[in-house]
Amino acid sequence: MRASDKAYAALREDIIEWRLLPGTVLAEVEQSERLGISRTPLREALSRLTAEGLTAAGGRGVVVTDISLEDIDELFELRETLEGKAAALAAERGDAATFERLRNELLLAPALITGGDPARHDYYGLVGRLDAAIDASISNSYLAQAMRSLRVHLVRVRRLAADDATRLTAAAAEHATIAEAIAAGNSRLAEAATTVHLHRSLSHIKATHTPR
Amino acid sequence: MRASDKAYAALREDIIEWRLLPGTVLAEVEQSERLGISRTPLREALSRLTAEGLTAAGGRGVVVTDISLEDIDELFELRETLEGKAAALAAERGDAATFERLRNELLLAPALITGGDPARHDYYGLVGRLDAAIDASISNSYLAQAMRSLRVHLVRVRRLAADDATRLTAAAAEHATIAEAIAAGNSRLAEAATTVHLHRSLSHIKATHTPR
DNA sequence: GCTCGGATCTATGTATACAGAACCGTTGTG
DNA sequence: CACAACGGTTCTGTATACATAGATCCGAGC
Repeated sequence: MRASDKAYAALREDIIEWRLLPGTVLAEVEQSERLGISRTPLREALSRLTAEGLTAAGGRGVVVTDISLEDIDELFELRETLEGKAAALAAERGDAATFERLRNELLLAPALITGGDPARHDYYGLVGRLDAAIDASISNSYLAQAMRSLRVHLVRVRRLAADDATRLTAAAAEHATIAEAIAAGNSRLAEAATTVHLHRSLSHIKATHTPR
Repeated sequence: MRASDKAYAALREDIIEWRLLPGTVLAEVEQSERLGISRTPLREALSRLTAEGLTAAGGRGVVVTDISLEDIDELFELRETLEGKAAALAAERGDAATFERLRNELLLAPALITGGDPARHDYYGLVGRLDAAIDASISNSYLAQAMRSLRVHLVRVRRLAADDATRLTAAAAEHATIAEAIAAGNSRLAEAATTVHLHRSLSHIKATHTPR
């Protein structure tokens, strides 16, 4: 693996996990020494992070960007637009059998959620597979790219909220509804189910949001 | 201006204007000598271009990405989603007087379009101001960012089509309709007018598309 | 004549040195 | 006592040298 990739992955992880808090100045020499590489690959990593919006180039050095409550609203507004469209397209173009299978798995998900941490990891993987199946079905690389760049920020937001078993169980049911609508080829229902799911997620995040 | 900014602007311009054709390999030493800078700032410029999707990092060096007919369809699919939402939000949140003024200017636009090249430049500026007014009204930086990254590719596509006076006159009327709907605060109409406009644009581009 | 292997060469990835600019602390003056 | 200007320090921006990996080409062997 290239040193710049390593630095990018490490910094991105640190930012997403809130180990590097917003406002932190990422000085080049300091970070390059911390990561054990030279400044050149580090600069490339910082460029990529800045392009993604995780950092911003201020006058002196790059700083970790903040996510305010208004940002979360904006983020979900865009997310609703993109994922709603994606779900509708998946309903039109996706493979029904694939989503039918995902739906059946999602209906069994509550067992995973209450089953402790390793099983819960399986649940996150299952949701990820639903996302991936939608991505693959839409066959629109630009839309897929836009959603990818959104998800980076969403992971960051998610870490602010508590994902308790109650909410996860409800979310699994919502996901199952989305999968069912896609499998049935009902694009309007798929979009509506996505809208509902995202509103519930947003409400939950705002309710359990822990100010830093 | 920094050397990397200069290189970025120059390469971006070359790609958008189709002076650097898809598939062209941008070798680092070659381009750095052509632009009169060293490899370090050039690499940063190439990173930015790759992040935007104008170039792609292949096994050896970065290559200028292609835009196929399918890409144009995908591009407009996403564009319809984003700009439709943006127009709707602008109708809800925008300042009516601003869009009323833009509408009145757009109604006078046919005179600019038939008035030769310098006047036509004014027309493009007017459309740009409508875009900027919508961007400012939505007050959603993530959505605005997504639209910005889309516009880069759209400029590239637009150069493939012939923008004759007939089409531009029709487009001006469509833009005026959008501005009117936003000024009236009618979000559904604004979204519908945007959808119509984009479909017309896409049809025109595909009809007059000149295969390279 | 074709294929496989090695050597060479070229382009990218990384490190480092140097220059220029910005920021902070200090000092001098109003 | 406050504010501004100046100098030092530190950081970024750029250039260049070096290492490394991949590709290409030539030659030998089958």
